[in-house]
Amino acid sequence: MKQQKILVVDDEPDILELVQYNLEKEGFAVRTASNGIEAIDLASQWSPHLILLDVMMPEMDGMETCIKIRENAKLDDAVIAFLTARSEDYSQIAGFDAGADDYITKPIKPRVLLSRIKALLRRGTKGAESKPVFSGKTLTIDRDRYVVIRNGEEMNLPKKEFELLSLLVSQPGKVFTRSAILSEVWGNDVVVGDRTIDVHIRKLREKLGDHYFKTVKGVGYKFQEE
Amino acid sequence: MKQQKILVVDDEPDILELVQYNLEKEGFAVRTASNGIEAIDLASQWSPHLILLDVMMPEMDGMETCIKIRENAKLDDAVIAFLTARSEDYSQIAGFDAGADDYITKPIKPRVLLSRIKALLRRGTKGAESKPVFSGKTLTIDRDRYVVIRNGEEMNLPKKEFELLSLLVSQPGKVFTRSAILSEVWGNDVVVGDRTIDVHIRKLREKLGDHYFKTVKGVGYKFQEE
DNA sequence: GGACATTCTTCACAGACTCTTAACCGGCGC
DNA sequence: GCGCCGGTTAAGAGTCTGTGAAGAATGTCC
Repeated sequence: MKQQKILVVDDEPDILELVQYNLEKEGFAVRTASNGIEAIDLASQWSPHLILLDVMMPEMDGMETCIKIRENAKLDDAVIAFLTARSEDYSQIAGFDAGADDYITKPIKPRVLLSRIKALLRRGTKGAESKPVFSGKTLTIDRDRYVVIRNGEEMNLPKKEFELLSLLVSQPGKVFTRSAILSEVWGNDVVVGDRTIDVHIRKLREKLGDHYFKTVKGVGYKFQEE
Repeated sequence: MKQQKILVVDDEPDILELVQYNLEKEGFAVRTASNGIEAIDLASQWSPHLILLDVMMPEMDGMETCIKIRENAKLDDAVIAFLTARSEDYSQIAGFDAGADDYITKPIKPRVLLSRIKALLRRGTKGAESKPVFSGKTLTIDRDRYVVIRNGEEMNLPKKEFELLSLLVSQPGKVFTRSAILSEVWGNDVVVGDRTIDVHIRKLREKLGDHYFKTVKGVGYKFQEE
């Protein structure tokens, strides 16, 4: 499965380190920012699944940052959770108003943090379940059931092949560069050799038919029906 | 933004009303039909963006209706989603086969319905809308799909030729100096001989027609239509 | 826990295509 | 005629992808 990306924003390095350590140990991809401006920047580039946002920060506080992030349509799917010092009740309300999905109180207990985060991400992906299916004339991808249907016939593909196919089919005709494919299917932090993509493409060609996949030399691959 | 049109087809008035109410509340234009024949009629006149189709209907069932709708070229862009009672798995497969883009299980939960519908419509327009495209009277460059379309006919070009053409077409009539071309297409660090550009221009002239490219001696090249 | 099956990645090499080069040609203005 | 400039051509260099096989990683079943 693709690694979940979490952006942690706080002005105290100690907290960043603590949180980062605990999350990475659990297999999340973690990046950090120490103020709101950095956060917005990084968020819009990196598209994290979840953003942990300290409320109290210099420069631009969490609330404001949150609103700015919510204005970015690209980050619509991101889950935002506030980190607040205990008992600042008012901020919770304002936080939800600003578009946050949860608040987590300091001091941070790793166990609690993790379970909250996992719950949030589960909820987040459930909401995004809204795109279970890509469909073309002869090929249909059912992400819910994780099967590919070609001419009414179901077939199962290994994970990587499925994800790769899924990506290409999501925008038929569009050329995906190798680096785009890598970051979407493998994630930004995984490093794999150049030929790896080719090999998976070959498998797909073998199983589904050569004609679906067009190579654009020096650029990437695209899916085309017929 | 232009209002999105949704056609809802079901034989139960209750459902029609429920769905219509919820969709209109969100700003969609909604029409309803209570059987397949009405649906096809209305669809071909009204050209909705999305069609919600109950699978189980008297007269003509959803599957059949879907196929008929898909036969209508005018409705090619319409997104079709089935409404199915839970657990009719087989119908999902048949549904995709018939040309459906998604299925939504009953009982209908307004929140879920809305998010699914929005996702579907986003997808529907995304495919058509994303146009990093330069276009002239007879020539169109589609950077996304990495193809050149001349008089409706698609053609593939090698990378350098494509990039060069792309640059010239981006500002028709403007003369690009050789050094400008080099730095845009080749990048500043690459050093290539003088004749290289000529050769690529020549290839383009060969493939697309001499008249598109005008040489301005001592200065550079420009693209001109006819 | 071990044996087996599947999936994923790497590697080396071949082949195809693309890009660049260099040599030569022709037009034009002086 | 001479120099400057771009056009043309073909050949060689270079780049990129396809492929088969093998090894690593992961998962599955007793």
